[in-house]
Order: sequence, then structure tokens, then C-alpha cells
Amino acid sequence: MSENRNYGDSCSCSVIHEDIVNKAREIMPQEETLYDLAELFKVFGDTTRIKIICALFESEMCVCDIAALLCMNQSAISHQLRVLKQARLVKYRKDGKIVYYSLDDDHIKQIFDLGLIHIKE
Amino acid sequence: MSENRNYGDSCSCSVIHEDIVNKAREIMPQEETLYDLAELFKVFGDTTRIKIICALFESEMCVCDIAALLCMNQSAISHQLRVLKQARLVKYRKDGKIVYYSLDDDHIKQIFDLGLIHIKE
DNA sequence: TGAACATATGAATACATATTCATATGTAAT
DNA sequence: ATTACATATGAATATGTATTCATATGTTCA
Repeated sequence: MSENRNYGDSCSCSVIHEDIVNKAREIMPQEETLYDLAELFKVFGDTTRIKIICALFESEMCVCDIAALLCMNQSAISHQLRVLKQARLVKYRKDGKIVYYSLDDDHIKQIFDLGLIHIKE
Repeated sequence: MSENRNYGDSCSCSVIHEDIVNKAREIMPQEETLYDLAELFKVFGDTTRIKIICALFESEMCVCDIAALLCMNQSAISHQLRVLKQARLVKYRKDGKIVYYSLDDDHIKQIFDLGLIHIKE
């Protein structure tokens, strides 16, 4: 009966349904893609950043405005805007010393709204 | 000129565009909603959980299958399945000692795919 | 009943990260 | 030039969390 047992070092259990596992392996995207995807959702997965995103649905805002709105200090907002920028979720334009941030992707609202639908159920 | 200055204790800067801030404040969902939303995306924001979700697109799978597929130990998978379960992203059925997990929400694929579209740009 | 096994779970550890503080950078106005 | 101000950023801290280990729970089968 040991033919059905296929213990892996790290898995510490047997593969019960090898066909299922193989099929799943085939449809799995590249490691890098899955990593990037997790990184993207990680950016959405913070209350402060979600609030910033939500605020920017209304209109572009400067760092100070966002800090005032969220009652948080300017540095925290600036750090989070950097994260959002790196994830290409926001873009900015400078007008003198003021930096206006706005959303950089149409899908953001869709992702946000789908999330809302899920939690409202 | 100090009428335009409105320093808050925690904000450490002035509100530059009060009208914008007020409008944003109006459209902001409840604190709790935003918190729940962030919590939901946080669940998507982990490579292991994204892989589990992706695997379950193919079919339901037991804990062992998932552990084998991802080459991770059973305990790690079980812990993560609990997180997914608490977020109501997966459900399970028991068949003897085997527990089969499957996706519990149609929106998951949509959210996943929108994320993919974003990172592929 | 007891052995084998699939899964769950608590504790510990290691690592990631959000916020704050202090300060730097860059711009505008006097 | 100097002052005031908006923003950015590095370091430090505190908190959160993913994984592992050990073990418990619950099921099946002999």
C-alpha cells in the first residue's frame, strides 16, 4: 500500500489526490506573478491606505489635506503615499511646494467595490 | 492671515483645501467598513494564501493536497486556511478524516483577476 | 481497543511593517 | 538671503503575523 504514499520532506503528509494536485500545478501562474499579486493586495490591506484610496475617489488631494482628513501626522501619510506610488496605485503632480496625489488606475475602484460587496454579504 | 491656518494636534500641518477635505469626509464610508475592507485585502495580501486561493480555482482540495502542492508543511496550510475561513473566502466539507476546502465566494475570482490585470500593465 | 493518519491548534520565533520623531529637501515670498 | 512652509525620508520603536514545532483532536480500520 505504500505506493500511494509520497511523503515530501517539507510537506509532512502524503499526497492523497495526485491528479488534483497535478492539475492545480498546471493552472498555477508563475511564482513571480503570484508574489506580485500578493504584494498588490497587501497595499490595499491597510486601513490608512484604504482610507487614502477612498479619499482620492473624491478628488486629487495634497498630503496635508489627507493628513487633516485622517487626523494623522504628515509623515505617516507621506510614507504611505510612497507605498501607494510604488504599487502604481497613485500618481502625483507638483504645483510649487504642494504635491497633489490622485489615483492612477481605473481598476482600483472596481477592486475596492468588489471588496465592499464581499464584506456586506 | 492666520484664519487660513488650522493646525490640528496630530496632523502637524494646515488644511489647505478645506472644501476638498470636507467633501472627502462626506463620501468616506464608516470607519468599521473601511477596517473590514482592509482586513479582507490583507487576507489576499500573502503569497501562501494567494496560492491556496489560486489552487482552489481548479477544484476543492484537502489540506494535504495543498501542502504537497505548495511544498509547505501541513500546519502552515492549516493555519492559513483558518484565516481564509474566517474571512469567509473558503468553506469546507468533511469526508471522514479528510477535510476538503473550496472557495466560498464568486467575487474572489473577480478580485483576483482585476489584481492580475493591474500587475500585468 | 489501539494503531495510523488527517487536521487543528497553542506557543515560540523570526521577520515584516506602520507610526513617530527628527531632520532634510525644495519652493515661495518678503 | 532668510524665513515659512509642504513634503520626503532615515532611524527607532512597537506591533502584527507567517511559519515551525510539538501536540491535541477526531476518524478509520484492523
